[in-house]
Amino acid sequence: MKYWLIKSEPGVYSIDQLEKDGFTIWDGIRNYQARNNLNAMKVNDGCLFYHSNDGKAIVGLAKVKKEAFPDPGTEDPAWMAIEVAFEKRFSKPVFLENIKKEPQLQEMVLVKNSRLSVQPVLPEEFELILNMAQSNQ
DNA sequence: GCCAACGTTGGC
DNA sequence: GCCAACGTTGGC
Repeated sequence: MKYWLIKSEPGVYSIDQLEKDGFTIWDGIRNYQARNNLNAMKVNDGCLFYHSNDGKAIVGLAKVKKEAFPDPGTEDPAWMAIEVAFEKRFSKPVFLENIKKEPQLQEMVLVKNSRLSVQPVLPEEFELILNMAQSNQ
């Protein structure tokens, strides 16, 4: 079981929308590093759901529902998509600002390479984020 | 709205 | 194969 972080601009697709939909296709990825991460995802892997630009916080959890398949949005076989299912929404988001203040999270890809839209997360990072979401009240 | 960081493209 | 130019992302 691996852990990931997936990014979305809330104006494009938010955690609220995912909660309503139950699950969604995660497509439109046009970056090889992100694509490679999509390919490595397995059913039931945990995904932190991050709101970029507007929000700048991890707002909830999703899990991988369907493993990589060709992105239906393009003819180019290089690009893949997955499906993710809604898991939970944090009552209080874990803000990027606070992640940057946490010494144990300095190595997160989110901190080091903010542009990568699908990124791996270490189990201990994942746990710590969950703890922060709970103690954040 | 600006700009730094990163990725991609294309001329040589 | 190098690198300048350009486009995009996303934090600030």
